[in-house]
Amino acid sequence: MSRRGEGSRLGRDARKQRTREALMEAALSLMGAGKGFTGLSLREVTREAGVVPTSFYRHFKDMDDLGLSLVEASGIRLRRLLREARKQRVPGEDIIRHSVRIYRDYLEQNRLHFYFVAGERGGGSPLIRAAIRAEVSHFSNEMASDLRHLDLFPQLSSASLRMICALVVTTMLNAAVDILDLPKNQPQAEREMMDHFVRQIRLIFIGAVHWRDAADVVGG
Amino acid sequence: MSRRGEGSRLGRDARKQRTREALMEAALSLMGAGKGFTGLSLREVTREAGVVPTSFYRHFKDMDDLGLSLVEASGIRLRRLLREARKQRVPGEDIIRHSVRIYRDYLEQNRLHFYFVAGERGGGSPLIRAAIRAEVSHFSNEMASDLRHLDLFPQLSSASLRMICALVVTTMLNAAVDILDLPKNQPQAEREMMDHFVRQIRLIFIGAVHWRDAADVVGG
DNA sequence: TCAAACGGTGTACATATGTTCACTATAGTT
DNA sequence: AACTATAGTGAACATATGTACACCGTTTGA
Repeated sequence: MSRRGEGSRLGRDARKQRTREALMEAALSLMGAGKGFTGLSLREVTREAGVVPTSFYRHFKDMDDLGLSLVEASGIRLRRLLREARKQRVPGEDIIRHSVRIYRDYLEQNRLHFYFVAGERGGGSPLIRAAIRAEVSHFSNEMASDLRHLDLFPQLSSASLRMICALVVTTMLNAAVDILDLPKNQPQAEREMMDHFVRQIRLIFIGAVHWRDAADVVGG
Repeated sequence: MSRRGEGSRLGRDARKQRTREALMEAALSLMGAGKGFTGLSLREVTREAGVVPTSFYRHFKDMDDLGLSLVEASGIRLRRLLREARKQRVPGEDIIRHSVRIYRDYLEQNRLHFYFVAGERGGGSPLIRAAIRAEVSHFSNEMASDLRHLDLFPQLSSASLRMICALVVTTMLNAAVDILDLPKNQPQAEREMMDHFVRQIRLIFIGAVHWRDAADVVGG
C-alpha cells in the first residue's frame, strides 16, 4: 500500500533527495565563499548542510563523487540555457546583445553552478576537470548545431563552426567569472563589463563571417 | 668584513632565498599534481619542500602570502614571454603560427606557473584571483601596446585593441590548460590541439581586421 | 675574536579531519 | 499489527593541521 504516512509530508525517497541536494548546495555555497573544491572538507560540507558528518556516506562515496554529481547538475543547467536561448524569439535588431542579456540573467539565476564550472574548469582535481571539459564540449557542439540550423553562416564547414563555438563558449565562461565577481549595485561597472563582453562576441562573429576554410595569413 | 665563511658556498641571504623558492616550487608542484591552491596545507608544502613546518613562517606570513608571491613570480614569467616574442624576428610567412609555437615552447618551460595562473584565475581565493586578474590585465595591455607599435591594425582605436588583446589572452590561457593536460608523446593529438588554437587566434585577428569601431549587428 | 642576528629544528597542544560502528526512529511492506 | 529496510545520529578513533615556544649553529659585522 502506498498510503503516505501522516507524520511526514514527503516520502522517504523524496526526503533523501532533499538532503542530497542540501549537500550539493552546501558545497557550491562554500565554493562561492572563496574556496576551491579541493579545499572543501567533508565535515565542512555536512556542517553547512545541517547534517551530521556520517550522513554524508548515505549519499556519496567521497568528495570526488560529490564533485562529479555537481558537474552533472551543472551540465543540465548549461543545456537548459541553450534551450532558453533557442526559445526566445529574435528581436531582429541586435541578436548578440540580446543573447548576452539572456546569458546575464541566466548567470544571475544560477550563480553558484557557473562559479563551480568556471572555477574548476581550470584548476583542481583532474577527474572533475575532465568531466567538466566533456560537459563544456558537449554544450559547445550543441551550440554549433543550433547555429547550423539557423543557417547564419552557410559558408562555414561544421568543423569550423565547432571551432568558433568553442571560442564563444570559453569567452562566455571567462566572462562569467568577471560578471559574477562584480560588486552589487554598481550599474556603471556592470554596463561596461557587458559592453566589453558584447564587443568580444561580436568580434568573433565578424571573424566568422569573413572566415574561409583555407584562410591564409592575416598580414599576407 | 664580507669574507665568506668557508662552511657554506652561499651567503645567508642567498640560502634564505633558496628555501623560499623551494617552498614556492613545492606549492606549484603539489598543484600540478591535482590540487587547488586552497586545498594545500601549510604542512604539506613544507613537507614537499623538505623543511620543517615552523620554518614556513620565516618566509611567509601565511598561505595567502605564499599565493600572492606566486602570482608575482608568474607575472614576471608572463612579461618575459612578451619580451621573448618581441625579440624573435617575424619569418614573414605565418606570424600567428610562429607566435603560437613560441608560446607552446614557453608553456613547456614554465608548466607549473601557467598551471597556477590558469587554474587559480577562475576559482579559489578571491584575494589571489584579484591579484591574478591584475597581472593578466597588465599583460594584456602590454600586448596591445606592442601591437600598436607594430602598426598592423592602424584603423583600430586603443580601446578596441585592448578589447581584442584581452580576448587573445583569455584564449591563450584557456588553451594553456588544454595543452598542458595533453598526454605526453601523442604528437597527433598535440598537432590537432595546436591547429585548433591557431585557428581560433586567426579568427580573432580576421575579426580585428574587419572591425569598425561603430560596428553594427553582424546580421543586419 | 666576539656578540648579535637569524634561518632552521623539535616539542607541544588545541583543534579539525575522514571513517568506523552501534544506535534510533520511522516510512514502506506484508 | 508486526517486520524490515534505511536515513540520520552520536560517540569514538587515529591522524593531520596551524601555530607557539624555546632552542641550536652558523653567518655576519664590528
